[in-house]
Amino acid sequence: MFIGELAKRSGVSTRSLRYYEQQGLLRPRRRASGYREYDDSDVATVRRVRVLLAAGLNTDLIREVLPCMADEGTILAPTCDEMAQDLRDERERMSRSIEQLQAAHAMLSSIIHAGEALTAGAGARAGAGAGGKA
Amino acid sequence: MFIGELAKRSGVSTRSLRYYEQQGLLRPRRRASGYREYDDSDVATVRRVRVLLAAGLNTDLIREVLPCMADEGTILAPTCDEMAQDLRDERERMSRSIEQLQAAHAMLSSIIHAGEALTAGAGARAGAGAGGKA
DNA sequence: GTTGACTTTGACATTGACGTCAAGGTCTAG
DNA sequence: CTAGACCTTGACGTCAATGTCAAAGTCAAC
Repeated sequence: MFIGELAKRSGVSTRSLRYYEQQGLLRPRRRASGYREYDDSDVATVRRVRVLLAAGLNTDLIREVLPCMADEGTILAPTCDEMAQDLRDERERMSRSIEQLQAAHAMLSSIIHAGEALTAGAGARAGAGAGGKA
Repeated sequence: MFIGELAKRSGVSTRSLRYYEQQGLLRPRRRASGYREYDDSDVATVRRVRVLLAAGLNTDLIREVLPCMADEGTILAPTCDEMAQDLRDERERMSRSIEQLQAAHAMLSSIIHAGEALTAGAGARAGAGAGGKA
């Protein structure tokens, strides 16, 4: 498939797909015309890239770990020890990020809940659902 | 205290503290000389800002929610309905972020574990701890 | 009052993952 | 073979929080 179809299938802009290639995350074949040609497995690859990017990994590290996730469920070992350490570091960073997010989530929940309590008292239109007077 | 001390106490650069003020997150008094003067509660405020920034909120929204977190544990209701909706949206976004992070965390764990299994078999020097042959 | 650390404003630089525009070549249905 | 949708590279713009540098004023200790 061409880049436009991959964009639709993966939900990622063509600009991003070209950027991923530039960063070495994708290696599409090329037609004589220069057109990029992708195959079905690239859809999954792009999805993995998105997950890792969303998790805060940079493209350098993603480029290294992608080969370890060849197929669905197939996991390979890191290709070198240095990378293994990077992965552990990154995983640790993620754990902290999750904690931070949960802390922030709790903050917002407190405020939102305070607001809902007010709204429930005044307008009685808020779908408070679960959660009494925490 | 002056900006340098707040920077030390909060672990945030003076550059950032000035930026936070510019964004309306801090409102230090000013001496006749122009020097910013902060008080102890600002240390906690800066910490809250860091948590929310780390969670992906932008300074615009943080500026709005900060007044809802006056003291330690004191939570006030949102100051307007529109903001309440923004908070819910943001909280939802956070939930998704947490899920993404957990997914990525699982990915890395799989790879790391595959590597540790190899290392344990070859060199038997990895402190594998818990986890046999999942 | 002098020194040296600290502060002020202002402005430009950086980072990373993109958006966007331009000028041109390619594909394919009809 | 032509229209029009799609693709190419290249370059510059963006956003958000910070780094960094410069020139100048301030504080506090001695």
